[in-house]
Amino acid sequence: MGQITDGPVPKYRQLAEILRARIEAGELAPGDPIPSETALEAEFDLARGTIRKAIAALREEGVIVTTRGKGSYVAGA
Amino acid sequence: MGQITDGPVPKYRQLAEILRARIEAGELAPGDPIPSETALEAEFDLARGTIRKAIAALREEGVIVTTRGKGSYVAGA
DNA sequence: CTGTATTTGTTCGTATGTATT
DNA sequence: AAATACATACGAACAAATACA
Repeated sequence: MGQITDGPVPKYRQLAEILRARIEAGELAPGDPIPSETALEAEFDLARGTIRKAIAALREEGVIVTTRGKGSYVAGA
Repeated sequence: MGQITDGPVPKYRQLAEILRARIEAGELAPGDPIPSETALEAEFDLARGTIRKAIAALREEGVIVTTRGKGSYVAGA
C-alpha cells in the first residue's frame, strides 16, 4: 500500500510516480481532485514538505493544476 | 556582482560578507527583511545549509534577528 | 453575513547521509 | 581527521485563499 521505501530513490520521487500512475491508470480522471496534502501525509506517512515536492514535480510536468485554498486537480478537464 | 567563488574562503563566509556589505551600505535598513533562505538559494545558487550558516554568523554578530515562520530582519529597528 | 475550518503557500529549525577537500 | 557543501527529510510557525456551517 503506502509503498514508499527507504533507499536510493528519494521519497518525493517515489510519491510523484505513484500519483502519476494513478492518473495514467484512470483512477484519477481529468478534473478530479488529488487528495489533499494532509490526506497524503496520512496515507503515505510522509512530511508535508515531501508531499509538496512530489506535487510540485507533477505540476511542472503539467499533469496537475493547483489552486491555493482549494487543492490540486488532474489537468485536462 | 557579489559572486560566490570557489576557493580558499568558504562560501558561507563569502555570503555573510556580501550580506553584511549590503546592510552597511544601507541597501538593507534596520527593520528591513533579509531575503528568505529560498530566495538566497536561488540568487547565489547555494545549498540551504550554506545559506543558514552565513545567516547564523550574522545573527551571532547581532547584525540580524531571525523569527521562525517569518524571516530574518536587519537589527536595530 | 460572520465566523470557523480546510487547504495551499511560505518561512525558519533540525537532523542525517554523502561526497569532496 | 576535520571542515565544507549538497540533498533529502521531518517539524513547526505563520500567512492567505477558499469553503462551509
